[in-house]
Amino acid sequence: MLVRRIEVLPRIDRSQSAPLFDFKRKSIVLLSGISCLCRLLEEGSRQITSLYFPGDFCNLHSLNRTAPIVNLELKELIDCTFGAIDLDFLNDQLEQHPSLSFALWRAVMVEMYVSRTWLLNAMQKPAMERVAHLICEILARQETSGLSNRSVLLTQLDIADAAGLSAVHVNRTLQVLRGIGALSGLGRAIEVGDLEKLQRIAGFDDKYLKFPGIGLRWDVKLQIE
Amino acid sequence: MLVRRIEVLPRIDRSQSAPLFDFKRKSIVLLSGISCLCRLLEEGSRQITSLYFPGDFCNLHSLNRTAPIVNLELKELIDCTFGAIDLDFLNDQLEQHPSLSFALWRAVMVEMYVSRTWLLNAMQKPAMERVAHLICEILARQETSGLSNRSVLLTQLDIADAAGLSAVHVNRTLQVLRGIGALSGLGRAIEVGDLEKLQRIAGFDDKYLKFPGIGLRWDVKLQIE
DNA sequence: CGATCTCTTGACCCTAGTCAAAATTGGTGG
DNA sequence: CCACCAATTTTGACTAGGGTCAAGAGATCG
Repeated sequence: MLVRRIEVLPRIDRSQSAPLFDFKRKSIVLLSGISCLCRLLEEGSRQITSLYFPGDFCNLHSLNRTAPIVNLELKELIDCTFGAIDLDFLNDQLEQHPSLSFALWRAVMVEMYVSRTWLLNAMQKPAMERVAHLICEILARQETSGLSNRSVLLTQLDIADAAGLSAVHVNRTLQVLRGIGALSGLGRAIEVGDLEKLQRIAGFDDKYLKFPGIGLRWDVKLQIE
Repeated sequence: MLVRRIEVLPRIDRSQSAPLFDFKRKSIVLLSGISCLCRLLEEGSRQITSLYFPGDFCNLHSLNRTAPIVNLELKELIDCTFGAIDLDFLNDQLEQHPSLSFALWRAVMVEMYVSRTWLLNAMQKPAMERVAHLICEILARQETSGLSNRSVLLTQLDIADAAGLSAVHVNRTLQVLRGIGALSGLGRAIEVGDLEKLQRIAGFDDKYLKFPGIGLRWDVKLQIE
């Protein structure tokens, strides 16, 4: 599926903390970089609720007027370029191309699925498994987006905010994972040591994010011409 | 919106722990009772990821073949009657009635929204707020479904499984909430003492689950003729 | 070559889990 | 109406995972 008529949005000044976009009339697609949806908490801390990699829709939660008003902000984690698709145009395309509608539904289902997995991990899994699982997910999604599949590009603080843990505890957890060889790399480099071991610790389902369907790759991605 | 052609499913034997339904060809609607989507964990414990009240769709996460395969089970919490809508019929209706499609999208958006709220609560809020918030949500949803808006119909164990807490800790938390008057009732009765106080403790947004839209009531509900 | 992020370490505390036992409640059948 | 059984709720004692605070050590960049 090819989507034309993407208007590339100008680079945003990262320093300003204002919401990046008004979602009402545009569907936002991440073209490069890594972004997230997060809630800002008191004292400058934040909770990340979704991660977005190149090709992902960033505002599926507010794609039409049926959506509840969500108090979340789209933020950049590493330098992003966004594209905007006019909603009227998108609706036209959806009517003309059933496969696009199919893909959009699938994207929504995948986002629900990932969100539910995070919920289960948050409620039931100890920090070690949670961090390992999140790293497995990040690596898998980086790979399907054409980014590194060996090295996590986010900081420990980003991981902490996404996993709902303190940065200090994520750090200690990473040290253990490095100690047993599941991860390698020193300092800010978070690299895979032994992927199978990491996945085993995480209870990471190989099929997680690899759904049967149109193809082997993650079909919810937009293929941008 | 009225939906006809609902096939009421026979009562299921609660004792058997097998999955209630095969979702492939039917959309399942809860007609009466309270059900949930949960993952069964080792040793018979479970984590509830969604609650369903009369009028709710119970398998939005697997409504079409675009959906990933989810390892979750639909369970009864209090005696349920389910209705099944044939998917082919539903698709027909969706094409003929745009407002139905609208409502279905909305239902999906609301489920995502609620799920995200649970995620935020699980990751960031202490037990007291989490329990209070869950009770507020249950009461609001019971009310829109025509059930009691003063008394929680679920057990403390159900609440624990939904909040991701141990039953013991939920019990102690409820005692505190009773002690300060936010809740009342003894033994298994969980009744509202002071709703405003409860909502304040929970950080419960009044507009949570009350979206602007077609009407004041929760529009994602099926109105069954 | 500072200034600023990010990572690392240590000490201490507190929330919530676990285990185990007892008290209540509700329902059932005789 | 009562006795019994199962499911729920309640209590107490103990434990541990993970948070917080604060200081120091590396990185990175202009």
